[in-house]
Parts: sequence; structure tokens; C-alpha cells
Amino acid sequence: MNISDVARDTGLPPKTIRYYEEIGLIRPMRGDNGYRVFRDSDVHKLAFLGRARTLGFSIEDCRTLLALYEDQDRASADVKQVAQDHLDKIEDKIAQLQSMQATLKHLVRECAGDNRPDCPILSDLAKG
Amino acid sequence: MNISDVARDTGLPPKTIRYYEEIGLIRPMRGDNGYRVFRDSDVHKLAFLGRARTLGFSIEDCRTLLALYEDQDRASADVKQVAQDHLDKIEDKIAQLQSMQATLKHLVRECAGDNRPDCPILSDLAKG
DNA sequence: TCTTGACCCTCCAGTGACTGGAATGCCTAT
DNA sequence: ATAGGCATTCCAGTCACTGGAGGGTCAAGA
Repeated sequence: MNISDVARDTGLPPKTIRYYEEIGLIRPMRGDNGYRVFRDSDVHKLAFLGRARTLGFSIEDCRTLLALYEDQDRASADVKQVAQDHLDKIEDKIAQLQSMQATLKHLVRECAGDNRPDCPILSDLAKG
Repeated sequence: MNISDVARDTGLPPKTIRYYEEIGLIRPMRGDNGYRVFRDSDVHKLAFLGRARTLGFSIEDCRTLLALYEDQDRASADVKQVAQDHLDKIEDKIAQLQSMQATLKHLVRECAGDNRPDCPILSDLAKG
């Protein structure tokens, strides 16, 4: 398989696939013409990576998860730890965004949004 | 005022303050020794920027908001538009994170987290 | 006066995870 | 032979800082 076939099948852009090779997540073979040749195992890994990225795991987490996936002797506890840590980070992020959301909603509601210059949004930013 | 005084008062690191000058958000004066000299108006602007950044506005949004703040003839509608667009983006982000959270919570709950290798988290990543 | 330590300065490189683009080469069909 | 659609590499840019090197300045104490 050539890179654009893999891109179609995995939903990852060719650029991203090349990047994943560059940082050592995959090691596709090369044909005589220098083209990458992807085996099923490469495609499988890329699909795995794509789904992990969709769940928001960092590239380093993905690397860890892939290693665990390939280690038949892994402990599920190790996988769970990675996922739990990531979940915690996501929940922190959500809380942070919800705090911004609450403030912004309030300010937007208070702002007349007309031709006059008076604006509670700017007043708030100007004086905390 | 020197940069570290301003850092203390605004909560922004000196590096960030220098960076804000570099990208033209502020224009502090210079003393004979080459040190930045911050006037009250600079400190005020930096505090404004710090609060806008806390609300998650991008640097470019901050630039726009600062310009609107300094324009006595602004329309509050323009400010409101910037804030509303930003709020929309935040809400999109929250929704996206909540979707990840839901999936991850489910997977983490399902995973035994013990010494055995069987793991629904990896199974999910491996097969969508 | 000299030294010490806490400031200040600039410039360069790195972060994360790609993405865009240039310059170039290969493959297939007409 | 040529056209187009693939493929390759390498470089630069994104965003908002952050760290560090290498060097100048200032104020206080011996």
C-alpha cells in the first residue's frame, strides 16, 4: 500500500503519517523507488494512533499505549493508569473552560451590543 | 517601574512582558541604561491583557480588545462580537472534551486495572 | 574602592503536533 | 514524448510563551 491509500483507510493525512514515521511511531518499509510500503500491521497501528489521538491522548501517551498494546505481558493496570491520568487532565481542562464560559456568558449577556461605547466586557477586563 | 515590579503587580512573568512588547501589545519607554521603564498606562494595559488571557482570548483577540478599549468611539457591538465568537469556540471545545471524557470514563470503568493483560481500553483503540 | 549578588538586557532554541509549500523524482496512460 | 497525479525531502510557520547563554547595570556592604 502507498501512503495515499493508507491515508484514505485511516483518515490520517499523508503529512501526518510521514510525521509519525519521523518520530518513530511507525517504521514502514521502502520500495525500490523510495516510496513507503505499508503493511497491514502499519495500517493497523496508524488506525490505533488515530483513535488514540481522537480521544485526546498526547503523542507520548500514544507511544506508551502502542508499546503496551504490543506487549503481550502488559498489566491492564498500566494502561488504566495512562487513561486515568489523561481523563484527569481532560476534566481539569473542562473545569477551566467552564469557568471561562461562565464569566464570558455573563459578560456577553450584560453587554448591550449596540452603537454605544459603554461595555461591561471592557470594564471588566480593565478593572478585574 | 522596572520589569520585575510590573511582573509582581500584574502576575505576568517578565519573559511574557518582554514578549508582549516584542509583538507590539505594549510600548514601554527606555531609561538611559536600556532598562524598560513602565508607566501606569503600561501596567494597566498588561493587567488588561492578563485578564483577557485568563478568559482564554487569543493574543490577536487581545490586540483587538485593547484597540477597542482605547477607542472612545467604539461600538459595544464590536466588543460583544469578539466575546461571543470566543465563547462559541470555548463551547465547542467543551463539547469535544466532554465527548472524550464520556468515552474515557466508560473505558476506564470497564478496565480491571490488575496484573492481567486483557484490557478493554486497548481493545477499543485497536478496533474502533 | 572593590566585590557581590540581584537585577536587567538581547538573542537563540525549543515546545506539540502538525501543516503548507517548494523543488524534485516516479509511474501510468495516452 | 508528455501530461498528470502520485511520491519524496527539506524548510518554514503555527501559538504563546519558556529556558538558557552570555553579557551589562545597580546598590549595598567590607
